Amino acid sequence: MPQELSPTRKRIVDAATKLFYAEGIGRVSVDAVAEKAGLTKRTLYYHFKSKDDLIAAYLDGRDQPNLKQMAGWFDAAEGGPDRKVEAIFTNLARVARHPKWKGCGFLRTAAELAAMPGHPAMKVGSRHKANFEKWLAGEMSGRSILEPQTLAREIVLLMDGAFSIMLIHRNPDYIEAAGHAAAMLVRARSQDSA
Amino acid sequence: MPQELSPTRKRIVDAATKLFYAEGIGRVSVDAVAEKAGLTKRTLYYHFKSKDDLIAAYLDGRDQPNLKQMAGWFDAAEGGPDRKVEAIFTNLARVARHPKWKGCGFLRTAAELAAMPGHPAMKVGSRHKANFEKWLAGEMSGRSILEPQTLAREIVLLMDGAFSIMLIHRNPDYIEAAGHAAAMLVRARSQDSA
DNA sequence: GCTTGTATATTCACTAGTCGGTATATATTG
DNA sequence: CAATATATACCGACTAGTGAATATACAAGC
Repeated sequence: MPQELSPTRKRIVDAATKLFYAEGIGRVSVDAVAEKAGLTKRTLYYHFKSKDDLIAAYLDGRDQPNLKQMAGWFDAAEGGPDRKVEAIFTNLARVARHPKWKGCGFLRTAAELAAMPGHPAMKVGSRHKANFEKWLAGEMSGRSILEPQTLAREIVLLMDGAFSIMLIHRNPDYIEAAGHAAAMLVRARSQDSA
Repeated sequence: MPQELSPTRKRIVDAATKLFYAEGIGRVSVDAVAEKAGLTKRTLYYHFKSKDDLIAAYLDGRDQPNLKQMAGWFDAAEGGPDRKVEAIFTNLARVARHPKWKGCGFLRTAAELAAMPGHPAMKVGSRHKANFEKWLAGEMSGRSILEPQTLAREIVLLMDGAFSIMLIHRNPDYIEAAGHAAAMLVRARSQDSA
């Protein structure tokens, strides 16, 4: 599904990514994206048939890097699966302290497009979140954990809750609290603990 | 903090509430709110000094009704605190099935205003979420539960995660899953269960 | 090695409409 | 008269998207 990226197309998506994430898709004009990419709006419309398509391309471009980031934190952490899961949250809390952090681009886009459930970007976002949940369930099921799918879904709920609440309170403690709760749920389903 | 509501002011806020929740604050023009309220834009600007203020008034008007809704579901449920907490989620899953349901207005507004942390509506939203967490902690601490504040925060995380994920997948199962996880966390901290 | 043809890629200038906000005038009411 | 509340009409800036011309690259024909 990820389109082939001509150099120009990549420049446009890169510019859109910076602006859409920083300001929100609704507050960024196509003109602004074109200017940031260093080309005219007409050229942008040669490569994308509409702003909606550009939004979808923006999210599509974040799918794999995002998953790799999470998997990297998970893999790098020492200890059992509870510690590895908690490490994801700890790292999220760290990056969330940066002033440029503005939450999860997928969730914020979904919030802006809530009235348009069939929007192409919504499908991309839904697939991304499903991919993450699936990856997490796979990691859990490889580590002697009961009900790995249920657990993965609960961890996803805590993580997306942390993203959302952090946006409203701007307090990383919520991400840490989510991490502790997630680790607790992992331990509750670890067969070794019985 | 809730402003006195003249009849005209109330009509404006009612119209804004319907439109902002249905479409998102960024996609609704002040003209549209005025038309829905049955008056001119100039009159609207007589009662509100800016659109930003109107957005804040919209959220402020949802604070108490929202809390009462949650408390009503909690109080009406039979059984222990785990069942009462889970009842909130069950009721949320029910209303979320309605096609007009578009998630949590506070979270969606926060997502749209992520680049403006000092926006007046952000403060209203933050206070609302804090009120809910505080109420929940109070209910928990009155029922022989360990670490009621921590538990309340975890439940809030699961609930806001459910709101967000539901918007992206449009699948109420996530809300039910969050409810089960919340009930499990309540039981894990119930002193009676020891 | 030229020239011509063709597809790709880009630009300028523009449309028709919307945005938040306001200047000014006028009712209504005590 | 004075305060409150409403309406008409408008502003400059910005919006997504497009028409028409043009530049660039590269291949085929001679």
